[in-house]
Amino acid sequence: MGKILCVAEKPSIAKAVANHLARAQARNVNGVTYVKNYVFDYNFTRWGASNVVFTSVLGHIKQHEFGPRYTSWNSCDPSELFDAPIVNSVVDDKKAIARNIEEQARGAQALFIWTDCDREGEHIGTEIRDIALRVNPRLDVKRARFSNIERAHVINAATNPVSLDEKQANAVAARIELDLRLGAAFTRLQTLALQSMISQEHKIISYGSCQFPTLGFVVDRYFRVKNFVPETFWLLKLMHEKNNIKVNFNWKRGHLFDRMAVTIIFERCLEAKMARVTSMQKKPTSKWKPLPLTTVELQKMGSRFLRMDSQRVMKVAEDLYTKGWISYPRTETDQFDKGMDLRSLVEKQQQDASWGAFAQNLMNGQFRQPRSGRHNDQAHPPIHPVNFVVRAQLQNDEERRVYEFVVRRFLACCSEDALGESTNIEVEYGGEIFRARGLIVIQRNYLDVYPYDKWDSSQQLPRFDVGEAFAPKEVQMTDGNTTAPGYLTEPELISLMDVNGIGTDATMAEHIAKIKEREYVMTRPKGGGRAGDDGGVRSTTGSRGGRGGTGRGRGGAGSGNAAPAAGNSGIQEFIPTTLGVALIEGYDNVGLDTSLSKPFLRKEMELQMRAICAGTATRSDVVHQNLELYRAVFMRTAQQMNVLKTAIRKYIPQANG
DNA sequence: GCAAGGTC
Repeated sequence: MGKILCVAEKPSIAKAVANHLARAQARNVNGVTYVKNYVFDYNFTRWGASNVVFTSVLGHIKQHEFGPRYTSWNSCDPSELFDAPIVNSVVDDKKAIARNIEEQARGAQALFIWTDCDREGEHIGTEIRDIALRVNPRLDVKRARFSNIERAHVINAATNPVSLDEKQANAVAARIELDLRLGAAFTRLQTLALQSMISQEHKIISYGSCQFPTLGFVVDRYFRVKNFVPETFWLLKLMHEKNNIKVNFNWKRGHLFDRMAVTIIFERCLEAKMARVTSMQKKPTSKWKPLPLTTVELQKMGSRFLRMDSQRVMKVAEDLYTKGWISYPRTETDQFDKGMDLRSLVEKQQQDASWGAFAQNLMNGQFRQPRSGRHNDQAHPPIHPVNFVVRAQLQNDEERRVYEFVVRRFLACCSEDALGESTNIEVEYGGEIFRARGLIVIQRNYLDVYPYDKWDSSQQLPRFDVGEAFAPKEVQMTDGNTTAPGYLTEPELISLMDVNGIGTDATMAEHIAKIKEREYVMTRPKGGGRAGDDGGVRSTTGSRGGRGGTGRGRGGAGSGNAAPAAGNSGIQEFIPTTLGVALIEGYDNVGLDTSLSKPFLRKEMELQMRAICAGTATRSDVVHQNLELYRAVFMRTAQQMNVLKTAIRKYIPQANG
């Protein structure tokens, strides 16, 4: 029998797949803690009956560094890093893993790669292939195409091997090279030129294609808060009492910024005296159950409801995953595969003291197939509980909170939308339309297991009939002011990063932590302070019209960003430090077409990576084109370093130099 | 002493 070497991206996949294919024996690998070799026999369609060794790596194996002549910061001008040779080598603590692959590849007939089916997975696949081919050039190299680790799906993937997608791997290679060259060049440039101004210690002033846009979002919001100018608006309110129930009607126009116009309308209403019901509609309504859980959503909910920042939530989720309680926590997928046996997962939760009864109801006929979102990373299912664990068995309260959230979210996905009845009443009064809305929740359904959503009945509205006329009990003209938006919160920051393609689900939390570590931003509990004691930034001017926003543009009052609650929510808000503001403003003032603080560059990069995958661009096209673009930005920045220094002096008056 | 991306 021939020997087939299978290699997955991580130990959990190797274990799961091996056990689906056969009763595999686990063998330890010398010098590696997590990686195991699973040994078994299997009859492949392509290779026939074979001895199989199923092992894995741990993500990327290779690292990319500048050659030794360039590693010292004073060895060269940072601009040379645009062309300096890059050396690839096996990461030190992955040497034993590489050795294992070499040993197993020597006697093998084929290499069957089982890395995740995403771009990075494709690139990791080529790393594995290169290591294996060096010791055994005659290997038949194939990869498995799979999007979850359900048995039937895995067996199908084993039966239909495909080729590695060189294009996807090339797209990643381009990203790696550009991130390294640009990150290192700009970081050295900034640090060497500005470090002595802000600190005596050797602090790094780093640039990264994800760090800077992340900082840019924080600074952008900061200036919107600072430059906010409240505007006064006027509106009409109508109140009527019927059957001893007070009904408040809202003006269909919302509010206007023109006092005279509102006054005229108001007088017209008063003259009309009588209001007339033009429409009274009762209709069934529903509140949709949540979508299956993705990483980004987990991180947002963590900040909002679990009192943990995104990095903490991910750490806890990873622990729960390694212990076997929840599925893989890094996923973009918000749809469950049709073939997945969700009922058996619900069944396991029946024994819980808090949500067990709800799970039982689902088992007794209330189960509904989850909604499907529009994302699928083709590698992992949505985050869900895989096993039941009693609370006492979990390490600490954080683990309990995250596990509970994952379970409740999952059970909510498997139940029915909440149902209610909405009532809309419209009245015409002096030519204007006023509306009252009521809601009665009829069946809470998923809400019973998912307290993170709120949907409550309003007061019962009295009965009105179309055509009915009444003299309103009260009509008022009032005014109000638009309110400033709040500082950026973590869930908002994560959303911005997500929609702008800054970082991946697995790395967004790291970028946020990084800009804190670099002291570009700081956090504090939301509502913890008023303007004036807002931490880092001491002085600002109103000169940033482009970034500023006024209430009118954003929809004015009631824009949802009203003053924060009393600071007991546990939500953190992000405020840039003087250094963070100075860097962003400094770069903006350098007068580049392509500001480094804006997310466009990263977006552009994503598009170019897709072009490589689609075959409409090549790796070297993309690398060279970007290097030329950024080389110009770099040269201009170096020339205009005084502009950056001026910005630093402006915000950090005590700066040296 | 630099980046971002995997994963433990």
